[in-house]
Amino acid sequence: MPTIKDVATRSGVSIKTVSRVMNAPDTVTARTRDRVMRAVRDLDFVPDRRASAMRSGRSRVVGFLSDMVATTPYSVDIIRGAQEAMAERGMTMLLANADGGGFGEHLRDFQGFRVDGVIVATMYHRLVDDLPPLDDAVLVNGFEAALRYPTVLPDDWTAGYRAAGHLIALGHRRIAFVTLPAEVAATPLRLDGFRTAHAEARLPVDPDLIVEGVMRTPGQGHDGQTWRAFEVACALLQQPDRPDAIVCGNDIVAMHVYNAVHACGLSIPADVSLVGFDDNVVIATGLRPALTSVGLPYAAMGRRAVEILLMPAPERPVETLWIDCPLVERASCRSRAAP
Amino acid sequence: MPTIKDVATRSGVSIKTVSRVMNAPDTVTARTRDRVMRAVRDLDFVPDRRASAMRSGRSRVVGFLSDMVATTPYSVDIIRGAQEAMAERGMTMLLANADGGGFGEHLRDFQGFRVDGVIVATMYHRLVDDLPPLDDAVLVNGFEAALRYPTVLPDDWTAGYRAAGHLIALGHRRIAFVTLPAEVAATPLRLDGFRTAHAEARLPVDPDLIVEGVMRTPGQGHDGQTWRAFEVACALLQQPDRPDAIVCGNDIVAMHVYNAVHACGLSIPADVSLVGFDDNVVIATGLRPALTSVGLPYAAMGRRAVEILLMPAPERPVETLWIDCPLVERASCRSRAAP
DNA sequence: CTGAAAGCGCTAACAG
DNA sequence: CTGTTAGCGCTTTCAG
Repeated sequence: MPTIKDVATRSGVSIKTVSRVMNAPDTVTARTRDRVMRAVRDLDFVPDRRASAMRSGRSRVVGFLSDMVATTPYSVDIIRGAQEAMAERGMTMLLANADGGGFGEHLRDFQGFRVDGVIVATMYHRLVDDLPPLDDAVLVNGFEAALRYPTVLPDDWTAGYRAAGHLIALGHRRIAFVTLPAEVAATPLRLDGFRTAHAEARLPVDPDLIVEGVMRTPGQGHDGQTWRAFEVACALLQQPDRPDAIVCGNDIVAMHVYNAVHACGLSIPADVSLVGFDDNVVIATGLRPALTSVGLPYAAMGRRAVEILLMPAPERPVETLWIDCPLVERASCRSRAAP
Repeated sequence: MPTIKDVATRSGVSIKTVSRVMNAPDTVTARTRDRVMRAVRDLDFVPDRRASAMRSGRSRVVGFLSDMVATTPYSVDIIRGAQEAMAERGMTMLLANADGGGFGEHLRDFQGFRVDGVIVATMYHRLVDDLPPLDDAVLVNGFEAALRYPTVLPDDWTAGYRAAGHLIALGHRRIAFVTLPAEVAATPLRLDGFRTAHAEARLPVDPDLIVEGVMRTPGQGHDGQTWRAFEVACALLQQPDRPDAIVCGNDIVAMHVYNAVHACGLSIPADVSLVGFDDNVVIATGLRPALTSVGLPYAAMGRRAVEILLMPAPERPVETLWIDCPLVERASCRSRAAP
């Protein structure tokens, strides 16, 4: 692998001039620049970023640490979004995966590279409680109780408000909610938005219509989930005063609820309207009729995190940033005549 | 950030001794080692891997380049598998995403870090034709016509053979195949396995039963796909001599085929048995009845790629490695009495 | 606009 | 078992 020295020799200039051509081409005569660039191409010279980072004190690398979980694979879009934003800025991403907890080890690894900053992402909206103190970090989709770092979170309150509001506007009056586990931060937030939408419309919320569709089974890690959305939805649908709409904790829950609706001999949206969360395109459009869903803008969240991390410290926000979750209308809701 | 010098001063030894403690603890007296380690902890010293890499000539970093595509997010398991294998070996992953083609640019970036090797992964089994010459690379899920590098691929031939064989063993005689686009490398491979299974059982393959369920719409990038599995399956199911089983190009296709079966007033597996590919747990178990599917061992493929890349050159295989795709039985197939 | 010298933090090679 | 010296490839500082 050729070094800056080889390029200097070949183009008959000093190494500093080569360095200048690579980093600040404008400060060099066009003639010299061309000569140097030719040598660069001839030798296929790629500057050693370790050396330049070491000397200049700027790595142009950020560490991305996530708890990639097998069962929620769509949130990798956070990585994609972050990746894109970084590529645009000429930054490179170091990736580590802390599946079974234990952020610390990977964070030290990042430190070894003297990264310019760290992004810690969780694959679902949750509390993070095992983060060591960090120099420069942004959290995405996970948050600390202490809020030590800028944090990018989906606006699940508005998401829940929007899902219920949409259904209420369509004339629905008995709206059920098959939720994610209560431990998922999104759950109480969305529920609160859901309730507020009802309150504003002066509609009661029947507590019997709020049921958990997924249970966390402790001791089995993040993957330990028991899906009972099908059973729970069947029960909901078989009661005399059944709901005319169901909000589903995510698109997968919605998939189970579709099955339940069909198993009960009902149809969507004629008998029940359905709304999901995530706007997982594959599932939402794979379902029939296609599912109306409140999107989780993972890619946008990843981008935002990078933007914040790379801001000059003074103008960087310290608080939590709530990213809007847009409602994507498809065919699973229909308007009901007002009573 | 403290340097090796700070640690040396604090523990009253030379920097070389500190270096030894960090890299080859056994070559140092326990007493000295303890003293040094205490200083390391006190100062929270983390060795600069850029400096050590530069001097030692070994980066302990591998670049992972993928064409992460939004619509096929499950193959991120390749990244997880690779990530795990690397963590076990104390290696760090540099991640780049070449969404719209253009591997070159990212590969140069990797070179800048003097990575020990590069893994190029594609999100579906396909030909890769725009790879610049690389020093040390392993391909996963994508392959070159020239086969310049070791390549890890899913054994789609056996996968197709297995899907058909399973159905044939259950007594099915008219088996349809709703395939992925013909451009996806898996398609012809699986089809060939499918045909061989039929030939071995001395069963004819009705060409009318082989239909494409997804079309590539050129000019729209990797995402430009038109799903017509529903329509195509309906047509299949409505013909007089309808198939008694359907092999689906992947679990998403299967999702659409489920819809078609129901739309035609038929039921699974009473009227038709179904098999998918991918063994995407969320979809396969979200479907009702749960889908029998031939797994794509993405995580294992990622692991293998790392293992091969990190092998000492002499013993490293150069050819293509076909990873086995196990059939995961669920409830979507039933045995049919032999005629 | 260009060059020479110094040094970033670490390890290889060689002494002691 | 431990220390000294040199130098990895680059950028900074300071001269010219």
